[in-house]
Amino acid sequence: MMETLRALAEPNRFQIVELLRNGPRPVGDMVDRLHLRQPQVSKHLRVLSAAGLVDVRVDAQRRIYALRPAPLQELEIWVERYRRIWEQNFQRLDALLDRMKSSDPKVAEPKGKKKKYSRTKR
Amino acid sequence: MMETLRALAEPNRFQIVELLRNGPRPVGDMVDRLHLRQPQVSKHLRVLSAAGLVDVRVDAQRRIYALRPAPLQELEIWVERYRRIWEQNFQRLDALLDRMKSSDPKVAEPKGKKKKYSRTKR
DNA sequence: AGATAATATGCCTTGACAGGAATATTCCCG
DNA sequence: CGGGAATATTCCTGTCAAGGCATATTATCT
Repeated sequence: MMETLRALAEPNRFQIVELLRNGPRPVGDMVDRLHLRQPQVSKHLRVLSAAGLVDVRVDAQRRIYALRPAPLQELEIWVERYRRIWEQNFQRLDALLDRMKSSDPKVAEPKGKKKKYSRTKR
Repeated sequence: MMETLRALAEPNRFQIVELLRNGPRPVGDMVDRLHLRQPQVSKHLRVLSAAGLVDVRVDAQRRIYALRPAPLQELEIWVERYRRIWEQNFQRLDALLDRMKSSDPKVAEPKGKKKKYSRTKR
């Protein structure tokens, strides 16, 4: 998961992934389309491969790279866990939790509009 | 999008986001839970804020940080565009595209199992 | 006002990483 | 076998970003 994000966070690598969304491609094809030098593309593909994002198939001197769905599936599953954040707005729950995690013995909010601090050590 | 990925790719920032999934929190709370020094947490929050991933609410001396759904929604939309990759396995389509984008005039596969190169310049 | 809590900022150092260029490797073909 | 195509690897260099530490800032309370 972290490795997936690290790999995708690089703009050129991101572009490579976007390219591969349309199907497998040899290295030279990506070089031409992305205006990158061949060694850099190979290096980026190395990183993507290490992250499990792509797969290689040898075809004569060419290497055909293809997307591997697994990491993207994981990413989707991860981001879906955040859906409730925007589906149910939890502003009420927010204030509740705020009071619950406060170490202040006075749990009920006094009439003063400000709360106490919670941290003790620094 | 790129900025979102860059922000999430850092492990500590990722952890902060994970924490904030349970609701807004002040800085000190994250410092305690994540075993990070306060300045680094503030700096990471600065990056997350610049990426639009978090929002600040001032509460006395404390700053309460909360997740902003928008970037994560975008991320979900992006990753969903990859779903067809694993929903319909396009191995057949693959080979077809391979032949289509080949600059080789002979589109039909000869009996030899290997294709020609496509790149001409380097 | 002074003390202190909570957080932000600035400066410095170090490590990781991307790009450039040259070279190595592997494979096909005549 | 020699040549050339396609790709990988190596070495070098510069840049950027994260951590550490000290300090600044802001707000609160007595």
